[in-house]
Amino acid sequence: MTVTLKEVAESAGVSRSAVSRTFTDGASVSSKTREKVEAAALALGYAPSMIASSLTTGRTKLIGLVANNFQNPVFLQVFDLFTRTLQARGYRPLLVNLTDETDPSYSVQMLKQYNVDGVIIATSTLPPSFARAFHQANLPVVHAFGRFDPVANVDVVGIDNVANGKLAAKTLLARGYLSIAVIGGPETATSTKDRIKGFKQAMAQAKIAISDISYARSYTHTAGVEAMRSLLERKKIEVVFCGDDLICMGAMDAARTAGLSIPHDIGFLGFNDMEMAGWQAYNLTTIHQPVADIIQRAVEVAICMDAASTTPTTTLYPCELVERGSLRPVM
Amino acid sequence: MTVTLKEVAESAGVSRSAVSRTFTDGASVSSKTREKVEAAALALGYAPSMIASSLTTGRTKLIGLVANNFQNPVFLQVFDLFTRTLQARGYRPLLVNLTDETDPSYSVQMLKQYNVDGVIIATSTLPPSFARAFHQANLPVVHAFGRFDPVANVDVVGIDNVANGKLAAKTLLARGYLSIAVIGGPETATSTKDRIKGFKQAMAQAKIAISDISYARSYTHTAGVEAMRSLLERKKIEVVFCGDDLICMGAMDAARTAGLSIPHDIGFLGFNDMEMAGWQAYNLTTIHQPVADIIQRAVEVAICMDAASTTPTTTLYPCELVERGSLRPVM
DNA sequence: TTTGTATTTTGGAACGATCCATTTGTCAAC
DNA sequence: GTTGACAAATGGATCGTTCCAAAATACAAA
Repeated sequence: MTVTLKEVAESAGVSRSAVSRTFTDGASVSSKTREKVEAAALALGYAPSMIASSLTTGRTKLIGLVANNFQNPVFLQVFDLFTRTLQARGYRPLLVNLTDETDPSYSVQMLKQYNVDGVIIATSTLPPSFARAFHQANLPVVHAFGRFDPVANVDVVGIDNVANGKLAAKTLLARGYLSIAVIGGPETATSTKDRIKGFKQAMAQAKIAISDISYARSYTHTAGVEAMRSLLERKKIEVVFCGDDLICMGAMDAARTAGLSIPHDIGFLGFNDMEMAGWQAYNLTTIHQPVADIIQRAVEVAICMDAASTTPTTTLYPCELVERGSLRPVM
Repeated sequence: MTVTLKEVAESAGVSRSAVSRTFTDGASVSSKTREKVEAAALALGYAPSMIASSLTTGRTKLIGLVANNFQNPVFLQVFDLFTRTLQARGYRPLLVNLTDETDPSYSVQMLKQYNVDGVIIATSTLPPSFARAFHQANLPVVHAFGRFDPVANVDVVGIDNVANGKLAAKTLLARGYLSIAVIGGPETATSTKDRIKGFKQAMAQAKIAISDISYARSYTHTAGVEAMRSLLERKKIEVVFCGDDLICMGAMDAARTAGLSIPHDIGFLGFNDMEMAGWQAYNLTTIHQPVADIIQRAVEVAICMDAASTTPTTTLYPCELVERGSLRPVM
């Protein structure tokens, strides 16, 4: 059924090794045998088996891509970029959906069974300890969109969430807002904690109290609607900083349903700068997260981590404000 | 570094085969040896190598998941469901992003090299001939969201796009719309062709001319905006049927920017019923595509296709109208 | 005890590649 | 024609499993 190297060798009248070498670049083969082999391979429709080769080489060119957020459209872009970047370098992603049902430790074992060359964890909602589990199983691991943790001993690529929380606060203060609310992402996410931490710090420095802090149940539009409805019942607010664009859009829709106009009656500041933030229906001013840079770097780190890596690196990319129409102008 | 079956066997004082059998369910092992083996495996931290095992069994429990649309948020849900469904059955998806740069035939060869147990093509924008290439390479293939083709000889799971084009037309006619425009998805997609074909048929039967037919460049919001702007310059229209929700949202935003209110000045009918269609900002009446059913079935077919399958099956699921607020009421 | 049947166990031979120590081939210089 | 140096080709061993034919064991019936 499937054509093997041995058959090609026989057909070309050379040894198995000769065939093997023609297909591994950098190996030395005379042009005469190379021609013979290539002709035979083409005729038989031969393609070297990655499975068999990885048994001896120890490399599979597979990268485990672990994610747990398949609701937030940002992640579609994330998957797009990850697959493209990996493919461009000759690697393929083995996608793992970390649902609530599946035991996280199971995914470690599973990826080990497939002998993946590395693991990329793409989520901001998992603690550093999760990445550590892969590290302990001797799997090279990068935590993209993660939080630096001195204990976890794991490579991290992402953004400085504390600094960006500050940026959010400064943005609102510069526009003269005084009654300011925050709707964070899920409370357990490290990114939420850090962003709010930075936000609080900058507000404290400006000596302005935060009117209200609440958290969305999940990174979804619905959760944003719910959080905003509840907020509107509690307080009258001038502006809301949301921990994520998607949540922010839900909040905006809830505000409009309540008859408020944006940015006249109430302002909104998002986070991430997903594509939809630019749509006319929202036209959301938000903080841009350099997703492409993060992914580029995460793949690079994941691929280049050969043996037991030395000291793990943490790469943080700067974010910047993308000004659209959901905030009043700077005073 | 990695613990092998041989080491477990030695440690447990049994043969290699005994260990192998303990880890393959359905194999007969005495409870005494099973205990010994399991204890030794646990102590050594052994996990059977999928790579090595697949070399002899010929099965990898890998399924190639090929997609080419990483812009449309519908596909995030698609990936979510595919990964969940596959994982629940003990399979893992090897994700392939079919970009314009990559040669399609290359992906066939690549998936063959990894010896995947099957391939699922998840896209409506590729011709049946693409699926055929996998079939010819002896890879079991299912085309999800595809079009039935007697020549391609490939399993298809999806919807009847012609019938749903008719449903769209009837929906608009029932509401008394007379000047009706269509903005299709990319013109080359089989789904676009079929939907428009059905739409035309139903309109012809009702003896009402279609005012305008145009096509969006891609399945994106931007393409919808562009198509709608161009349409507004050309004609005055009562209602627009869009070949996809995302395109429709772009069209709606363009209409609103032009000062039109929905559904008072202009109506919109979408296709797919993606989550965003239910958001307040759009509140889009649309035709629901049973994505979950399609995926469930596609996985089932992909997994159960053992040898050279008999006659390929085509499974089509019915769609239904989801009434929201972007059309005037039925007359 | 012997025989028969059913259940376990066993080690050697795959599976399809690469690695490596040897052998073979090529070509220039003496 | 011999030698040396280097490039290329060779086949056996190996990677970590499963498969398979044969051997061993268990246990009930004669």
